[in-house]
Amino acid sequence: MPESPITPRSKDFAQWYQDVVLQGDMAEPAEVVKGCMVIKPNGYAVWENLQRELDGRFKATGHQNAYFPLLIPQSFLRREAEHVEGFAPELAVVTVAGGKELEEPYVIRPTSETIIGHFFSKWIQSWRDLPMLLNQWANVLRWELRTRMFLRTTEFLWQEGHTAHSTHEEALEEVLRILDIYAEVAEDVMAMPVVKGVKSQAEKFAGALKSYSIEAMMQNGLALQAGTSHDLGQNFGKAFGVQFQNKEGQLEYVWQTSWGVSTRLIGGLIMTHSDDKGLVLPPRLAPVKSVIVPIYRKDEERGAVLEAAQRIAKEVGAKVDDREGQSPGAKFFHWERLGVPVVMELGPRDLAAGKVVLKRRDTGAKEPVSQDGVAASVAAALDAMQKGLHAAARERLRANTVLANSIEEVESILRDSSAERGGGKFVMAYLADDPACDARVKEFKASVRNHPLVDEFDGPGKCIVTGAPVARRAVVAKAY
RNA sequence: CGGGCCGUGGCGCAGCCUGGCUAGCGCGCUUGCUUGGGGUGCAAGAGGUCCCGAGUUCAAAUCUCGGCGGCCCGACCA
Repeated sequence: MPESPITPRSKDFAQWYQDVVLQGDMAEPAEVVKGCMVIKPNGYAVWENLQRELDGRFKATGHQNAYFPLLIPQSFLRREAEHVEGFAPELAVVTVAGGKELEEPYVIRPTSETIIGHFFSKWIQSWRDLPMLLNQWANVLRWELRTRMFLRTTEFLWQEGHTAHSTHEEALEEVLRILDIYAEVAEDVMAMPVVKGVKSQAEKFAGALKSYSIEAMMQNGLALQAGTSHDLGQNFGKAFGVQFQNKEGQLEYVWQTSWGVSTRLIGGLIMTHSDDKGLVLPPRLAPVKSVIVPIYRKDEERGAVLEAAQRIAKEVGAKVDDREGQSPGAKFFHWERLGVPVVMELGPRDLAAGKVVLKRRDTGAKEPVSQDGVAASVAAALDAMQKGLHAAARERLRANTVLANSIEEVESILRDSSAERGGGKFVMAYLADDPACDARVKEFKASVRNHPLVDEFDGPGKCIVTGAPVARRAVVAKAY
């Protein structure tokens, strides 16, 4: 990949990304298992914070968590024709268990629509059973040809929501409600701007009527699908015989949805904010929000400084880096690499002045603040950083989106990879949802990411559009 | 699965072409002293199936063949 003109990286972006993941102590390749990775405590803590944000929103909208088996009878996948066709190439299949060849192999779930469809058929009889709103936090496995840490690993962690409704309208409401939740978490929590939209027919989930996605732009201008929400129609309802008796006593098939986000979000987070010095974590997701590095020379200084550091740390909820035998400089670099939003310096000079020096990870700006009210200063800095990261990322998205008036102009822009034209850009144009369009941009290794539901430059709004008209705005970009 | 690069203490690498000393270096780690406002310095130390297998040879990290694994670029995909 040629170095993108819109990123200041000195190194190749892929290499840079790898370095940040490793140096930020987020994860490492599993080595012993092809295409898998080990998520280390730093990375997992970010995932836990994301889980908490998402799960709270799911609960608040009436969803309940449940758990379904890892192994799925192979025949289940065959029940939905498009679904099996879409997933067959990347399935891992268990054929031997207990030392014997199995009569019917199991597949390790690549996603759980089929087994959940099976149970929906047992659990749903009446309109009174609907809507059924379930979510599962789980691992899934897809034998991808090419893997990249966090962005595409063979095994990954995710949440998958599965719901059943009595009408298509209600199902579609659910699909868009979830898409809004995803966008809200991406924007407000991750500080990662996204474009909400409907996928083209060529790009939709195998077995869905329509798929909706949030698409983010990484620092090199490549798109990243950060979450999907699917309108499954009655496809799985019919495949698994999920029927209910309506108020009129008629048997009907349910309308289903499914939706998910994965540990891929962490990859997106890194590629959105981090810099050459290492990880940059938005305050709302940072496991450690602030650290105090005490500075002292003599023993009597040491006592006074540490005492003050502990006091301030308690007040602001910071961590004190009181490791002996490490110079302050080494500690600054350490926390910088790990992406801690605010690092405070506290030495004899500050002590004498009643101050403490605050340093923000994103801007690198140092500011001495009074020890009285330091909690408020830190909170303000964290808040400013959260907003600053979001604003910077949103501006990058805006600045690197170009408009085109026709598919021909889209092609012309993609052909020209200069910074002003197609180099690391989102290209917006009115396009028909036609596989021919997908095929044409694919010539340039780009794809129709989605057809936006709201005007990207109006900021995050609620999804209001249902159904795709013949020609509508589309985002075309190269993607991970 | 195609093309390219690679596999040597925890990490990053040199050595391989042209086979031969006790397999080196940097970082990290341990111990002690020192230092401390952006990667202190010194000293001593621990740590190795040179990816695996077969072959050639008196002798293989090095040469040959086969495998496995990783990264980057493609195709596939969250």
